[in-house]
Amino acid sequence: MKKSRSYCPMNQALEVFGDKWTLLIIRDIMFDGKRYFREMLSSDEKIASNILTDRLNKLEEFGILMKTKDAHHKQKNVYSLTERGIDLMPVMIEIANWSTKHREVSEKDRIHVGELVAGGKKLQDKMQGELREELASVSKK
Amino acid sequence: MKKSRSYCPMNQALEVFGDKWTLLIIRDIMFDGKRYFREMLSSDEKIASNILTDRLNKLEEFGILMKTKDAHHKQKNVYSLTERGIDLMPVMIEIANWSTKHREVSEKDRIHVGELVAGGKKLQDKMQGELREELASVSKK
DNA sequence: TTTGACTGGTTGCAAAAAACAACTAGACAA
DNA sequence: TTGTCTAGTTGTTTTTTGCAACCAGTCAAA
Repeated sequence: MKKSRSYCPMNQALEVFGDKWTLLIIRDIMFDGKRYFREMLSSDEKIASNILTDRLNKLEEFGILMKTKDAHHKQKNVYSLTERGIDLMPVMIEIANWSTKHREVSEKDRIHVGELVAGGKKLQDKMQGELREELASVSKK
Repeated sequence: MKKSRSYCPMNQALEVFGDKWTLLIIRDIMFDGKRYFREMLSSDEKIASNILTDRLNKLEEFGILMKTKDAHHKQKNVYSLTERGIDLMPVMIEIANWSTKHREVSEKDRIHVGELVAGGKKLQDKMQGELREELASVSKK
């Protein structure tokens, strides 16, 4: 593993997701229910397949997601968030909330984020719970 | 201004701070009291001066910080967070909190983040209030 | 009034990362 | 066995980053 620039928490986080794509991939899995390579490839931002491959591998190395084989289609991989990834939800929501206040976002997303924030800790716990259940079900192969 | 890849809140945020340096600069101003170019240049992560120049300019364009002349030293610029930048504090704290749980961080920073999280909304409001006061004092030139 | 350190940068070049398009081998369903 | 879908790979171009040297204006002290 490469040596860190510093052991400041902010820098440690940026070494994981300090780029233009990583958090979009996590968003796809966390909020948009995407689980397969091709699904993520076809998001609005049009990530290139080599970049997607690279980031999925790095996220797996960092322990943020795990890759398992699909039960029904041998070639298909299922990407699931680990506990470490699920724990990024508060970060994701705060970022989204800031953007709806200070950046230009689509009306659909503004509403979506509004509901998420309005739902508070209770809704967040529920969503994290669902992701944890999913994680448990892929973990026990 | 360049056209956005998408109007998803996450993407809109990443177009502002989706890189390895921007949030470190904001950290320096928000939590470490740095206000001058040379101070930021000498942070632990050793940012290059051309990158720092570039990011400070972009952050000013995005309305996240403002540049004013120092009252006592004509050549010195004072960089202050605007409301939009101060509003990033919850994002910064959530990221730092995640890092202390899941990444290797220095003991000093672990304690610092612990206090910040323990202080809750009350402490955060106080810190944001102080930054707002500072903003007001540089705004009325 | 000259010296030397400090100010916010700029410039030029090399290296790394990202973007883009074309391509591939294995799996599956009809 | 044909065509489509799967997760990628490969090669090339473009963009971004990293690094070191440099610069002119400012200021304080001698």
